[in-house]
Amino acid sequence: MLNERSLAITQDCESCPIRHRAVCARCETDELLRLEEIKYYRKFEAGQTVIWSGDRMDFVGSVVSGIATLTQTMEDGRTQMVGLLLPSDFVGRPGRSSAAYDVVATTDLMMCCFRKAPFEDMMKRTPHIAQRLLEMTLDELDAAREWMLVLGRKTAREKIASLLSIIARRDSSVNMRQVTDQLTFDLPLTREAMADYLGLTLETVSRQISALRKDGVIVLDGKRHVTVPDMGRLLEEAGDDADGGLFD
Amino acid sequence: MLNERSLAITQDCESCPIRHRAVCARCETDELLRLEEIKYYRKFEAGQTVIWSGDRMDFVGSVVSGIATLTQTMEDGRTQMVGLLLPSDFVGRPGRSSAAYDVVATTDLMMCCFRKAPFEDMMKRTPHIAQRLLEMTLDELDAAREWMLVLGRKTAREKIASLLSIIARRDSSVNMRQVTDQLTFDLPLTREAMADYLGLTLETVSRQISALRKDGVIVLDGKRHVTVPDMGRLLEEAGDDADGGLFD
DNA sequence: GCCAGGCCTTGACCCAGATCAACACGGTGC
DNA sequence: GCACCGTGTTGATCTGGGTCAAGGCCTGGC
Repeated sequence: MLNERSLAITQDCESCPIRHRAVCARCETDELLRLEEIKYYRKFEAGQTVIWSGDRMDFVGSVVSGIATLTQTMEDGRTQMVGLLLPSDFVGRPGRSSAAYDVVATTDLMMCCFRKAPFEDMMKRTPHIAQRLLEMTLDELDAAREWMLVLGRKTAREKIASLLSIIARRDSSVNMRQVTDQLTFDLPLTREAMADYLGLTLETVSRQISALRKDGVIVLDGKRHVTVPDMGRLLEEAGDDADGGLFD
Repeated sequence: MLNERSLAITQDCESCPIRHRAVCARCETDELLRLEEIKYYRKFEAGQTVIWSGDRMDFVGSVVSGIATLTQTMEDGRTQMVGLLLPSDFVGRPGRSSAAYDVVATTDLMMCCFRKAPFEDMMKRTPHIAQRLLEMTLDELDAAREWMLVLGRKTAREKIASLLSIIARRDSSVNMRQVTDQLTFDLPLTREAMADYLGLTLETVSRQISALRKDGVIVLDGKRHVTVPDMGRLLEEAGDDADGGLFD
């Protein structure tokens, strides 16, 4: 059993891959230096639980690389994913001592962590951090509300198309492609995890993916590798208007 | 057609009913005085639309009294409520120029508004406002995520029980009752609005309310007046654990 | 008083998606 | 090589909630 906590690599913030999107995005050089003093890295393997709902949470942090999920579980085992954490996303809530959701690493995961007390202290003295956190939280709130429409009103096929378009969109924003381009990506989630996100069963997920493939909306290479020949078509299937909120 | 915008009543912030819960909650007296200079009241009648999704939004503000809803609509008319705005809740997003959702007054509504530019300006200079807004946004994010579980995984009966317990809880927090007490409240929403909130049809809402009444979980007096004889029972029906998140 | 229009309830029927079940396809360990 | 296990697919059947339809109960207008 290896100690997951301490890692010698103390990376330079300036060259960090999430430097301009994470909670530190607006920090000046001197502010970054002070963050560097209190930060540490934690590494999790695919499948590992980062934190259980209800546990004491003595740190907050940013996803540097990899993907994690935020899920809620009822006593009888029904689970609902309530967030997908991608690089630069923030984990934890300043001012709260216990975790509200289970956080699970879906792929190998690297996190940049701060102990809660020093971070809260730093937040008070550094408006740039609080400003950025507000902005990120407002974005997450929008994403959660968009997802409420998906969960409450969309059909299974539309739900799958919505999920695929979100994953594709993230990919396209990273790679600066045009909407019209054909694009290709790997699904970072199992069928079961997709079902938990979409409020479906894994069988329905599988069937609807097969259906979208038969109808030519997507092309599958293996189970996880997806090509979207026509993004507009996928967005139509998702029930979104043509631009799918890409330009806001 | 009366001019809804201007009202002579410039109320004193110190005696405002939402003084200690709204976005101004942490402000000191001098900060309040500066807010008073830029605020104005707007009144809306039940059923009136406060703002349409996509419209230019040149103000932000707080609900002072009454109830409003935040809804999203698909092109084919399917709608999903994504938020319920109660007194002290904040409307609008600093840094965004157009509304993301339809905001509709469910009851007569009084709002305390600020033009966006002066408010944003004030926010930069007043950390107390930004801090409070962050806190409120984090709370809303939690509420949205709790609602994702309701929408994605709960049965129709559980959804109704969840909605009733949320409304009851708000009431009890206002009136400082015990959980075990019997409590009574009026439903502020039509069956249709409840359906839009819960991702159901209005017929299903009606049937499930009738079922809960037959089973003695609630007592109805007219269509809207509800008594909950045993709050614990209602929370069980909602699929929550016994405390229903009342103590966090 | 009577009618019209909201709002709500209830019944009959149907279908999308859940459930149950069998099997297929790599890896990985022995 | 083979057994095993996690992951995914597909079929058969069931059912919760949607859809369509009829009617009840207020409230407000004339």
